[in-house]
Amino acid sequence: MARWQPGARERLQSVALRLFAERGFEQTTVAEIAAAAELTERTFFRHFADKREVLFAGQEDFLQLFTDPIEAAPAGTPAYELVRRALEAAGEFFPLERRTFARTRAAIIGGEPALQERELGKLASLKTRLGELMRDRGIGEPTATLAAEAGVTIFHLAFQQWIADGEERSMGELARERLDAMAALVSV
Amino acid sequence: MARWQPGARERLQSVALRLFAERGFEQTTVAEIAAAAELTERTFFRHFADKREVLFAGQEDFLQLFTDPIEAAPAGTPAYELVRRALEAAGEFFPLERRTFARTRAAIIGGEPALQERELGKLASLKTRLGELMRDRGIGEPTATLAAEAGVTIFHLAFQQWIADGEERSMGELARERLDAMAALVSV
DNA sequence: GTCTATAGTGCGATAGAC
DNA sequence: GTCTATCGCACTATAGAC
Repeated sequence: MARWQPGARERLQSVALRLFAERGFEQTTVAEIAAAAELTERTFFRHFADKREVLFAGQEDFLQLFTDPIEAAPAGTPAYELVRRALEAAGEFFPLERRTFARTRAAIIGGEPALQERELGKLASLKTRLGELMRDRGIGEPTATLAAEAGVTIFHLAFQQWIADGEERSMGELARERLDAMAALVSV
Repeated sequence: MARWQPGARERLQSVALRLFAERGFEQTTVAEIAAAAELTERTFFRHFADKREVLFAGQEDFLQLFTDPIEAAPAGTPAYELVRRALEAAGEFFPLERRTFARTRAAIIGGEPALQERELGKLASLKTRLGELMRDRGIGEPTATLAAEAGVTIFHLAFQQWIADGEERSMGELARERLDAMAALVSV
């Protein structure tokens, strides 16, 4: 018999989400999360660099969502078209079933400035990675960085609307709407 | 004779900047900053909500830099033109003399993920405020939010280039370059 | 102004899997 | 034997409560 149960990381994450939703992020201690997952505080910090990270870890596939369609595009594809393709692909990764979970998680994050900061930090690394990818494809500066910033921003705004109260449209539809609004904004 | 020296807040800020530059942010304790400013730890936290905030407090005039030109614009001015005017005004607030200070501060922030997160948070509140201002002027969604996001992003990218090693162009010039790049990006 | 809870770190011990 | 996941304990600094 194993000395410890497998899936410690996932257990910590789901327990943390539940406790944060019930009592709030600040009102939940790491010790409580660890105890509820039948682990110790020390083990929590082995898996997550800090308390906030338990809500954000494990989103590596999320990154690929953007990079895959960009890498698959033919050489010479203009920056804006790369952004459009990445958003199109990202839109398909947010089916309606995920919306309830996403709303729970967003409610926790939205109520805590420290968690909002972390979310912005994650989006910033995504922007950095996409900018590098653009430059690797021969797109110059400042266009590469700007395209990456614009793409992630449009995704984020679409996502926030997607989880807004009463919103029923799909992620893809909302992303397209914001992409069009961006084009309209600068074409005065 | 005064029981305490005036300018406690400013003293804490300049002492903190110096110590952070010398030893690094994490390697400097709040107790050390307070002692060097001849104050107590408690006084530090009376002025700043947390350790990071000492590097960011006192930027209220920075907000007005963007809002003033937008409020001064005639009714019916399109969103993109409002952004252009705000950037134009912001450009004038960064004279060459500030560049050395800005570089020191940026070096501290750039070496510490926690400080980068706080900076992104500050920029996010600026985006929120500008979005409200746009909506107050009758600009609808998602254009208002998008314009605010684009404007602050362009400002931030221009600022980062302004403090880059060897860069000698003015803030206004760099902002215009990025604004043009944004227009070029979507006009495919 | 003082006290204390909690986050987060460093290092070592332990117990299995291989 | 090596490697890895967990635990135990001592410790510091932040930040908030009193």
